[in-house]
Amino acid sequence: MPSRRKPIANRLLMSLPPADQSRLAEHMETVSFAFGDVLYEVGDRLNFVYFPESMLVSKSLVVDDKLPLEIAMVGCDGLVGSSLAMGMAVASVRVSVRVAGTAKRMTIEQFQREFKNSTTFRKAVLCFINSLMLQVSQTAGCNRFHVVESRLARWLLMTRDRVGVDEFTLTQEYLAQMLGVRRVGVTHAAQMLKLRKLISYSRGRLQIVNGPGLEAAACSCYHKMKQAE
Amino acid sequence: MPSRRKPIANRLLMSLPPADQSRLAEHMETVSFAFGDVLYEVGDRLNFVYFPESMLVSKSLVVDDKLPLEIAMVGCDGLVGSSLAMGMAVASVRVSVRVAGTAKRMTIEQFQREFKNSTTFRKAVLCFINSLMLQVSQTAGCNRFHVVESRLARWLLMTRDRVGVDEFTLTQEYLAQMLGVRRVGVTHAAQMLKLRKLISYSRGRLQIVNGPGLEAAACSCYHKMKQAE
DNA sequence: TTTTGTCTGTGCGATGAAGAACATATGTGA
DNA sequence: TCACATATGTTCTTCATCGCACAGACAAAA
Repeated sequence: MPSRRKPIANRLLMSLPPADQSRLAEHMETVSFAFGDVLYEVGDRLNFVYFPESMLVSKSLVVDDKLPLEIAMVGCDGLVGSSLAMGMAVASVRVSVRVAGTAKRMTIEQFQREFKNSTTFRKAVLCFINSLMLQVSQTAGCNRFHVVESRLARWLLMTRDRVGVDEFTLTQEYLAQMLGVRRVGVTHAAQMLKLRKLISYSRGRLQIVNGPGLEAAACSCYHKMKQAE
Repeated sequence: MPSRRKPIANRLLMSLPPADQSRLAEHMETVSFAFGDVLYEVGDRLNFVYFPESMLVSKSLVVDDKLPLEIAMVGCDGLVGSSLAMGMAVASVRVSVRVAGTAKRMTIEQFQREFKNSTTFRKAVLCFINSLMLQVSQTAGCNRFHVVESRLARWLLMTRDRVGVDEFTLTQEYLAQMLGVRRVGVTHAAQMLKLRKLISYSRGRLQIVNGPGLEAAACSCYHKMKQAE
């Protein structure tokens, strides 16, 4: 078992005024997901909007016959299904669970009603969409310019920041998909970080040993994305 | 002089009901920009929202000390300053003019008022933000997986589709920045396309000679982005 | 304990692009 | 018409990553 963590609430929901929160609560239910679960496949019709709590999901893009490439991660700071706010009821990217946990969910009808009627809710959602846009943009630049090792460091840190623990379940195979590189590429990058005593890992469990050191090893994108939140 | 083209209106504005259009028209003025003009630098406070007509702009990201990398292009199908709709009054990417032309502009106060009060306007803006998100995402994947030659082909086609002409002013140096590669990389890719009689160019003028052929040479991203519009 | 499947590590050669320095065109203005 | 700035083309070395094949290492199941 990983180190215990305190219950995590969805920060977007928590930022709303009490009136909104209680009204929304009536229409939401808590669901939990396991690692690897797919919330939406490309082309799926959206039926729920999810507000991750302890769960962390990955939005990824399928290009040609290649394995998917992560373009954004969404945790307790956001929501899944924001394209509904923009009038798009079909998923255009793949959304899969990266760290098991819970989320609150709401039907799309309720979401659209709230988005239309509640100014505060609308603002919160739009604000999230903005930060999502920044994350996707920055990831695009990062994938273009930075080497695997720095990107791996960034990715681990971003994950840590969202789930609040230093240790997670993930294989190099999986990491390779996230970063859009070969597994061997991850092996090398991870070895370097391990040599520098920044992380440790074995058989599907990875731990951040030296957070500040890892931050130094990460590319500038990590800091940019952090302050953009 | 490039081949004449018919006057282009902003499609986002044109899609609005007449009532909206005439009300908005009162508060807008036409401005024109030259190639290379910068509408917004990163960190600039937004003061106007622009609706490109014949103008085409490029949104680009500055990573580290590298030259900027284009993450999206916006022409008569969209607007510049959409982050205002999401409560963000500061530019987070660079917006520069890629093809000279005209645009309509509106003050941010007016934009916010309209966005708040007009459902149709709001929907149109949100719909554009959604397609912008898709464009940025797809560009991210494209930059990761595809070779320079295909990306160059895609880029030329996307430009053509937005400005409605087959010939534009641009140097290889400039193209290199857009694609985030060296100028020499563009030289090679362009030579290949020229050899295949798909394009022709000399000293800052480039022409698409064989559109369908170029479409075949472009990566799948071109088609994906086209249908996502 | 043995087997099996999964995860991680190693060693090639090939390749696309980076980085840098230099060479050749071509249009513009003096 | 000549000089200069700008645009394009060439060449060479270095490097990160790819693609592929295979080897070791460990955990859980048989």
